[in-house]
Amino acid sequence: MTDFFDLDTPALLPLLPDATRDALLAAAVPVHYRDGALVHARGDHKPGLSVVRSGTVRIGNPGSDGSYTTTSILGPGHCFGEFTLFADLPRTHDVMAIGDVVIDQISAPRVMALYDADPKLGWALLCLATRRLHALIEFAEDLRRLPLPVQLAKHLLAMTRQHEPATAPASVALVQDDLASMFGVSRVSIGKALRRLAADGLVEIGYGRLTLPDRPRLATWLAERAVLMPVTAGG
Amino acid sequence: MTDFFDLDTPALLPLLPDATRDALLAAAVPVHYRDGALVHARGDHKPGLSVVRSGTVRIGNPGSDGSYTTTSILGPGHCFGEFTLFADLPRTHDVMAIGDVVIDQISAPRVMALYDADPKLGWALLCLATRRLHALIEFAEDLRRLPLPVQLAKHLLAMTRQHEPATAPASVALVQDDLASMFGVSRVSIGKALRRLAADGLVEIGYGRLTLPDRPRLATWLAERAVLMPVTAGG
DNA sequence: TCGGGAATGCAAACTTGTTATCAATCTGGC
DNA sequence: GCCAGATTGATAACAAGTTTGCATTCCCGA
Repeated sequence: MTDFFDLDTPALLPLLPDATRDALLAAAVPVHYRDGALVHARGDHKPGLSVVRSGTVRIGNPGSDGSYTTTSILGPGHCFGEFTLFADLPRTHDVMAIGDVVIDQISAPRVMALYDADPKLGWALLCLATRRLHALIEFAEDLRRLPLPVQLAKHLLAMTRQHEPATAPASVALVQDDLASMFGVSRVSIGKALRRLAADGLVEIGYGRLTLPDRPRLATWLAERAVLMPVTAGG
Repeated sequence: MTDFFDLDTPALLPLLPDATRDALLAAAVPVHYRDGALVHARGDHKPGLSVVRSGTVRIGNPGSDGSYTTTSILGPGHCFGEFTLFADLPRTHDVMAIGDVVIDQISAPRVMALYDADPKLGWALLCLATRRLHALIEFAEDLRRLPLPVQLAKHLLAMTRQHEPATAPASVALVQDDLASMFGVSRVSIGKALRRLAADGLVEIGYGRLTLPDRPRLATWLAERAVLMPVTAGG
């Protein structure tokens, strides 16, 4: 599993032409981190772009009340750190290694030089930021409008979108606690929501694993419950 | 009042050097819209960038259940339409004129030409998208973690940030129904939250108007209730 | 100045999610 | 095979928000 909560957003590297990607990686310093190591901490001031070379990282923040909110989980090819470059902000989130990971670290001056030299980099970053923004707006709207089981179903479906063939059952390795921290709700609620979906045969609950036995049916079920008016083609 | 729910995000025009801004506006076609007119509709396919010249627009979406969610309200200098340019998406939101407005419409090919000709445009758009992304992430986290009165207080404070002097009372023309649609809650809840804040003397509830009599005190009150660990300087 | 529409206040019954605690079940390693 | 720890299920008391319906208050224009 590469990443399961990236809101279906594309990675940076595939968006880059070969030459641009090579230049970017040539400017990078690969750094190893062990499981649980902190790649960046909220509040850090060192700006730069980071690209996941191998492994997975968790982006999130602990609350002062002991809770923890996972914002995103990123796999190979995904990048983070744009805020420190373009929004002139300190690190806004903790970034923690899940298992052993290698991160390509590119310092701010080097990113700037590449940006000036090759407009394709800026273009890709713009595409990425825009798609993330869009995904996040949708997520925020879902958060406000959809009941938990529907949100949950939507994301489970998104997580398995790349599983082929699309009509085959798909399963993800996921612990209910993790789901809870992603949605910012308690495990109890996640459990209830899952059991409601399971009662309709839409998911099968395993031990540390969820299975979607019939994704087309789940998609139909979801479409019936979407709150947004369907987008009418035309223009 | 220019805009009151832009999540404290800067406008596009002030981010541009004079030359870039002039080139952008030279490529634009100004279009008038009357109060309530639809500037874009969700699902429209015509790509392009729009810049508010005068007046205010509401970005949002109606739900199939009759509800309406306001995503943002933008004033002069702010832009929208990046999704159609960089994420290759149809319009994701309705854009409606609040009062009479003038919008500078710039077609996709013209934006592309400007992007290639002047890296400053891409830079500004990247800054903008990044800041919006950051603001939205924070908003989404608040949505999940903060009780409604705290969220409300935070946004009222943000809405009045540009009112000078910062220690003076500030008031915004706002109807509770609008607040409800912004936060995706019912008017009843907004009313309750407001009355709770009013009980502490943090806001004064008027008819179609809210007043913050002591913003420094409100800021202190908020800081005590922030969930995120304070950002520790350093790095 | 007074009437009507807009905006706000209030109450009751309901739904959903929370915390806390404990029981049941699964899995991997010895 | 079996046990310890991890994971899930279940329950109860509680908190927050929703919907519905109606009362009240405020402003503005005739």
